[in-house]
Amino acid sequence: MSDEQTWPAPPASGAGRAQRPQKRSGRRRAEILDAAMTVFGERGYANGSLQDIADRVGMTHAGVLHHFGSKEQLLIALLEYRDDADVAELEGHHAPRGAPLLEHLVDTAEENSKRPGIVQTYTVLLGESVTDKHPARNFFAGRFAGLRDMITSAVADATDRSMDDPEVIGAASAVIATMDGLQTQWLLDKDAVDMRAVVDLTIRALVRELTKPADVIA
Amino acid sequence: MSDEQTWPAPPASGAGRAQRPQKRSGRRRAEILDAAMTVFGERGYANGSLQDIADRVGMTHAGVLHHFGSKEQLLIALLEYRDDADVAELEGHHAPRGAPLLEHLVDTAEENSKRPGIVQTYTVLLGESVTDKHPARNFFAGRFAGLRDMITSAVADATDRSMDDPEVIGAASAVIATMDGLQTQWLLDKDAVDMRAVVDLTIRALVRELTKPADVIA
DNA sequence: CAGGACTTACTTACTGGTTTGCAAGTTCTT
DNA sequence: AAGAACTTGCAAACCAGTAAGTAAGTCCTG
Repeated sequence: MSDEQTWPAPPASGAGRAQRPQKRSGRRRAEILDAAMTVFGERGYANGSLQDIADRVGMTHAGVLHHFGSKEQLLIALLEYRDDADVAELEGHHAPRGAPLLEHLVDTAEENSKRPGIVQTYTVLLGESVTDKHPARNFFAGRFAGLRDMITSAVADATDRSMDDPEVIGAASAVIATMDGLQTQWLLDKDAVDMRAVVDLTIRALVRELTKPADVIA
Repeated sequence: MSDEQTWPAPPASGAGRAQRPQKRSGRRRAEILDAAMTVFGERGYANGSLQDIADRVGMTHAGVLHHFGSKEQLLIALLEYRDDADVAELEGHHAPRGAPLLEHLVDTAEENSKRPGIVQTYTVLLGESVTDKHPARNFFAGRFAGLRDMITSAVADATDRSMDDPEVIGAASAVIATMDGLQTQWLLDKDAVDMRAVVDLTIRALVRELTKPADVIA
């Protein structure tokens, strides 16, 4: 789906003879993307170099540029690539909407604590993305908007409240914030935080808080 | 307090005694640190250069190095500097311990939404800090440990629970995580998040969740 | 099915730029 | 007059991106 666009666009195919990328290309691109994941995770986008990435897949930095055109486009391709991978995995399990999504988020927190590499890359790039004119800014802004929407709907579902209720939207923001913030704390000290337990606790607390009626008695 | 250490250490004068800096020096150092705050906030530590910082205070990058010895030491001085400033401000208001600290955190969230610059610097550096061997790693790890301790105590106080209770510690982690995560979302889209309201909601929800007894009735 | 036409997937080599840090000299302050 | 607070100038590294060349692949035509 998101393939055609991310190719560097064939030089200038006047009367094109052969212009489909070779079979090896897809594999190679994936290798580069994987290497970029690690490098950007370990050193950040600004500080990680094309050389680092190239070394990891055994070619020159110019070779990497051949595939992605520029460092910035490589980053964008990387973000889409991971997003696709996540979505694929998500649909593999089951596509949870509504209240069950909240349980799924708890599971996600647990799974994340088994793959520090990906979590680190995500955290590092997210942090960098709030710098001025960072190429990943729009990606993350859009991602949060979408996530907030999905989770707002789930919270509304679980609490019998309206999706327009500011408290419901707020709870959705809180859930996302908790998960992201926990990842940072966890990366800095893995023994200090039990991500699954804390996400679970927070979601339960928020849902209960928004389902107040029962406590009018006392 | 944290002054002696952060000076570049006398060039190499055998047994370095405390050589007093000129009066102007303290002011200049503060100017440099302020400039570094903005530059690192706008471009990140890895991507922000000494040149950028020097331009801002009207001198050459070598002048900056004269004061701080290296870029890394400048960053460390910056972190201590801001920490001191925060503590000073905090003590100016009042030093809140125990349950009232939780209310104070809500106020802090509100105040932060009036100073995006500082929030951005904090968020960017925090994100970068989880990269391998980043100079700010220890600082943030220590900061979280301390924060977690303070807030754990506050939550224990507010809920009549033990400080050793994993749920109490978890709630403390969650509060910190929420605040940090919200800042990121807010920086990416200031209209999408009301930091004060969401922090307030989350803290109330967590405190109520840990003060369960009343709901056995229903 | 053979071979030219053309493209892809690289490499090597280079450019122009930026970076941190150091050394040595100059001016300011006390 | 001595040391602090700079500047100028420089070195060594790195970095993204471009250019040009080459081998190998793909596709069309006859």
